Amino acid sequence: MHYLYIKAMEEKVRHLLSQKDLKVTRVRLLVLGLLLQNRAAMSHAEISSIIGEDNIDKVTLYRTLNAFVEKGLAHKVATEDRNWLYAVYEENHETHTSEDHAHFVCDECEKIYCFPVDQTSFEITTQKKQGFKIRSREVRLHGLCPICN
Amino acid sequence: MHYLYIKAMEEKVRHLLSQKDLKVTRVRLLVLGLLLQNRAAMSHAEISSIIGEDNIDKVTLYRTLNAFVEKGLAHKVATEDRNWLYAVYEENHETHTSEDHAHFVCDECEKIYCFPVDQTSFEITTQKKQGFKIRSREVRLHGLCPICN
DNA sequence: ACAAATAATGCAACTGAGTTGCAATTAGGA
DNA sequence: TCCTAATTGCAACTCAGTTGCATTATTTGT
Ligand SMILES: [Mn+2]
Ligand SMILES: [Mn+2]
Ligand SMILES: [Zn+2]
Ligand SMILES: [Zn+2]
Repeated sequence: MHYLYIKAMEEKVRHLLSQKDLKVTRVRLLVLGLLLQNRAAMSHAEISSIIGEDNIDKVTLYRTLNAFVEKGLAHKVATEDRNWLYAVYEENHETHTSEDHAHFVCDECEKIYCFPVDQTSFEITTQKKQGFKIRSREVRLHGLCPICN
Repeated sequence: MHYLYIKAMEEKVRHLLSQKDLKVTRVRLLVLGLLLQNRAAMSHAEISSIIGEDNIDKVTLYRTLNAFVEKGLAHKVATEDRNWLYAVYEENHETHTSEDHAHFVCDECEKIYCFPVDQTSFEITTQKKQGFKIRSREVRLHGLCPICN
């Protein structure tokens, strides 16, 4: 399993959890560690199969992921085929911590990556339309990820 | 019910259906007529409740909507809460016929509207990132719709 | 206008991701 | 170490969406 890896970053994960008032548990260490080491966002099914269905109850995993989202440790992205993918907010990833990011969807492997985006330059591209008041923008980029490219 | 309205645009709907090799049936006339008169995209539940659950079987409605999508008469948008909304491709709506459009999500009523977008000016805002090859962009705008504004 | 061929419909049964309730276990502070 | 509240795991449940199939409606050719 991933105990070796998790051992190495365990301190960091422990810190992230306590920082958000989440008790440090076996399940949370496993899941957050896994999310941190994965660059692409992950689904419940994916996480479940990697960690092993015998090692985490499915309900606990749902609740764990929700807890991460509620505490602002992670966020979830709804895919086109209505799956949920989870990604941690983490500065090491070339991702983000803020809301100002786009999602990159690989046409080949269908993985989703978080992506920073220049919000201000984006604003000018979408002008107001009659009656509609635009408050914020959300971008989804499609193409090929580094692995499939 | 909507028979009055549908009677008026019935010819148009019939034409759209046959054009796409779809047989003209009571259910399809009702559903396509309703989609055409609604500016915002609609969910299965919404359509079902407007037309009346006694008037259309839920399975038939699922199959009807799928048929519209497969034949290119309509497209579906997955919402953030993982519902599917359906909207016809229709030039009367200030919407679109092509793929070059954004979706506007009202923060207040949560309705989704199709929206044309200037694709070329958008391209310059998102520059390539190391390894990622961007092929297309998808925009989601959040704000207030004309009704809620 | 009629009949045959083919597609659409409606119903019942099923599927499976996600939820709820609750009792047993565990983390963390006193 | 002990206490309390949070977390976990299991079983039961929910409900949107699917599947199979017998019935019905549409289209096309005569
Ligand atoms: Mn993201
Ligand atoms: Mn649209
Ligand atoms: Zn890829
Ligand atoms: Zn609105």
